Amino acid sequence: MSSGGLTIGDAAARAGLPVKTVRYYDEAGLVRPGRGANGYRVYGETEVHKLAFLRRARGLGFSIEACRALLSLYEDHGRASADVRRLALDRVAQIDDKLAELQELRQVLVELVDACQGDTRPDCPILDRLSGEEVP
Amino acid sequence: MSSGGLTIGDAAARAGLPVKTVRYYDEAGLVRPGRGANGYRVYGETEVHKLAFLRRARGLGFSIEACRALLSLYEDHGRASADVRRLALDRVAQIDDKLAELQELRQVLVELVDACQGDTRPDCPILDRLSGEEVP
DNA sequence: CTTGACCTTCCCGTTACGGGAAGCCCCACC
DNA sequence: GGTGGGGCTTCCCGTAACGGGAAGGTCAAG
Repeated sequence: MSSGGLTIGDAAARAGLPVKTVRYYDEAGLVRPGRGANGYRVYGETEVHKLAFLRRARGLGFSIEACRALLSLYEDHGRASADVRRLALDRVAQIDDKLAELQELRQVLVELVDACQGDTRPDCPILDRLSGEEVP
Repeated sequence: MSSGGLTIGDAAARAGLPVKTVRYYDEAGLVRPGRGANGYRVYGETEVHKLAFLRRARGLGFSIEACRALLSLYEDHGRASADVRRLALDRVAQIDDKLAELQELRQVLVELVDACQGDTRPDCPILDRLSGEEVP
C-alpha cells in the first residue's frame, strides 16, 4: 500500500511550482518534507497543500518572510483573522508606496518624452534634464 | 598648479553619490577615471558630470544597461534624439507593465481585506483564498 | 545490464550596490 | 621624525528568490 508520499517532482507538479523553488522552500524552512531511505524528499498531502498555498501567496507578491508568517497563521487554528488581515494590509501599503513612486516617475518621463522631438537631430530635452540643465 | 583632479570621495560628494556606487560605475565601465601615481582614482570635471548624469538617470529608474546607452548618446553629439526618446519610452512601457501588475494585485488584496472581519476569530477569507478554496 | 529519467548536493549568476576586512598613503600635529 | 586618523585600494560576503548547470547516486524499464 502506497503511503501517498510523492517525490519532489510530483509534488512540485501538483503544487504548480518549479522543482527548484520547492527545494528552495525546503531550505528556507517553509515546507520541510520527510526523507526516504534513499535520501529523496518525500512530500505528503499536507506539504503539497502548503506548497500550493505558497504559490498563491507569492503570486500576490508576499515576500518569503511574509509567507512564513501567513503559513504559520494558516496552520494555527486558534489564530485571529486580524493578524492575517494586518499582513495583507501591510502588503497593500507596500504596493501603494510602489505605485506612488512609479506614477511619479512615469509623470516625469512622459513629460520629457513629450518635450522631445524624437527626430534625427541631436537636441534632446531628456538628455538636457539628465545632464542637470534647469528646465523652468 | 592643481590639475583639477578629484579623489573618489570628492567626486562622489560633488556628484551626490556614495563612494561605493562611484567605484561600482568604474568597475561597470560607465565612468572610468584616470589613476594617480599612488593608484588613486582621479576624476576630472567631465567624469563628475557623467556621475551626476548617472545619478539622475538612475533616479528615473533606468537600469545600468539603459544608463550605459543613455551615456553613450549623451557623449555622441551626432546622436538622433529619437534614440534617446525610444529609451525613455521603453522605460515608460516597463513602468506601465509594473503599474498594471501592481494595480491588479492591489485590487485582489483589497477585496480580500474587505471580506475579512479582522477580529479575534480564526475564520479568514484571505487564508481561504490562499489555501485554494473556491470563492464564487 | 544498460539506458535514461529522476533525485541529491554544491556552486555560480542575476541587480545594484552596502558592509567590512586588510593593507597602502598622505597630511597634520607634536 | 614619529604617529595618529583619515581616505584610498582591493577583495569577499550578503542582499531576494530563485535558475542553470555540474558531478554523482537511484530506480524502473527494456
